[in-house]
Amino acid sequence: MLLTRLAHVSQEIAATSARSRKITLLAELFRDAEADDVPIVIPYLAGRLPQGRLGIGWKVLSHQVEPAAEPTLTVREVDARLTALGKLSGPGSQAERTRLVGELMSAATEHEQRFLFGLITGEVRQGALDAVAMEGLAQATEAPPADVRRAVMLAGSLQQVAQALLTDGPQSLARFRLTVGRPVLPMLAHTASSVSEAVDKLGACAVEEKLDGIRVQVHRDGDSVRLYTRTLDDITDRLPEVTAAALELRGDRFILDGEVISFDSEGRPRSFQETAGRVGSRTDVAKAAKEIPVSPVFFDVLSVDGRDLLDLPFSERHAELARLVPEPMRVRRALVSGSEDLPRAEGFLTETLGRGHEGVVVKALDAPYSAGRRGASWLKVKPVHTLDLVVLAAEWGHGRRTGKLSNLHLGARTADGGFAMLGKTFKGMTDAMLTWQTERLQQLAVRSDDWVVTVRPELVVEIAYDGLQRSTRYPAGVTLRFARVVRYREDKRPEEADTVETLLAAHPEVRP
DNA sequence: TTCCGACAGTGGGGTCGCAAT
DNA sequence: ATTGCGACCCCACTATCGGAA
Repeated sequence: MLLTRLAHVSQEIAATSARSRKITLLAELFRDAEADDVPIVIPYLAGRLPQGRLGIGWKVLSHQVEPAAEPTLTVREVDARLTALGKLSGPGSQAERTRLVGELMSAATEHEQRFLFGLITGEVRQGALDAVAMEGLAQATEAPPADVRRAVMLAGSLQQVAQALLTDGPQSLARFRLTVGRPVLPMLAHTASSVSEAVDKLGACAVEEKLDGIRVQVHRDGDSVRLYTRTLDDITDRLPEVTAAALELRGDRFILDGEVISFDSEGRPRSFQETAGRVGSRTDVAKAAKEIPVSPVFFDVLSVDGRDLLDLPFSERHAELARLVPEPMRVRRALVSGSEDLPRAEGFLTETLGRGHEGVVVKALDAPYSAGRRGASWLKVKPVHTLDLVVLAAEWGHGRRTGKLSNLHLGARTADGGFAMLGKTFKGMTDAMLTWQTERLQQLAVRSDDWVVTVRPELVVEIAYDGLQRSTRYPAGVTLRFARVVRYREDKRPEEADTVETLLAAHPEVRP
């Protein structure tokens, strides 16, 4: 199949807002794909490369190349070139990569270049990714969408399921069963603003501590243990102590879901930055493990001794978990019968925060494990802080925010009467706010280029955030975690904004 | 008819590893 | 030795579509 066909379909998908129409367009294309094209066409139209990331980003792609006049590239040829390019390493590889990208781009028409650019940077912006492609695949093969979805979650990959479906038909879906050693997309949580809101929604529930570490899925089959992240990357080699812990459990075959986190000598959780740095270390694992040892803490079990537990209610899965995993390696929890039991839930949150953890996750006791979904039966609750900060500058947005000032630079007052930038945010604004701030900030502009508009520091904005973290980038030595706009405070003057001093005082555990 | 679940989009900061400088 | 880039951890929030209630 020619690449130009994909580029055109992608453009057509982007041009329609109706999801049903996007699905139909995808289905038509998938039906026409030859067997050998399937493993390429499906991920491409889901906005991803089959080989994952290539080590090519916006920088390399921004070198403009004269486009070809006629579309001649086939998807298989593109795939072969990208595969070769992704394998490069060592001295000179960056230059060679850039050269090969240029060669590929010069064989592509302007239209194809745009499609390839989006594909390689992971920003196709066609309003359809995995979930919509999955629906298109179901329509193309006349398989029940729910069955396709389940197979994809269990395979951890749309591509494998697509290949099976298009070659062997809907009955091939039965092949995709929960298997020890093959990672499953993990269940995710929604956010609730308070414990009472969460308990009201869920009724009988477990309130569990939320640890600020790295999600891990542990597979053990006899002596073999594999560890996977939330996106199913294999991190077994980086965490030998987690493997050792899994081998000590009194079970032979299982899949566990939990969090990896580092505790200090007093048993307090280390900061997310420290845990994440440790989990990210690959070059000298032994040294890293000695300096910052991590522990797994589990909260769910998906499989035991060949039994698939996904569809069991959480209460029964937890009973299995308790049989397999001793207490200190399990997340702390409180059982709550419902709204009348709220004080217990709130007390548990207070205790958990006191132990230095992030918050809690409230889980319905009767819910199955919804792999790959942000199920409404898990609700996380974290304390939210707010500050009144001053807008120092704003950056022009992209995509649907083109032409709008979007990303705000936020400053807190300093002792000398100036402002120290604490970070940026683009979150929390409605379209109306974007329109308003674009107008207002341009009135306050003192300097402006293609990227950023610097303004007089006069506009006060209320910012919600999850906490402070250390920063080498910003002048105060700290930055806000997950900052988002709550509202503009036109009733406040910049002299009334919060100071760096009060911010640091509010978070004594974080030192610049 | 209204409500709500699921998706996609829009990017944030930090850290590590690797290649280039 | 330092710098820049890309990958991958963590993530909040809004708009929109379309099925559920």
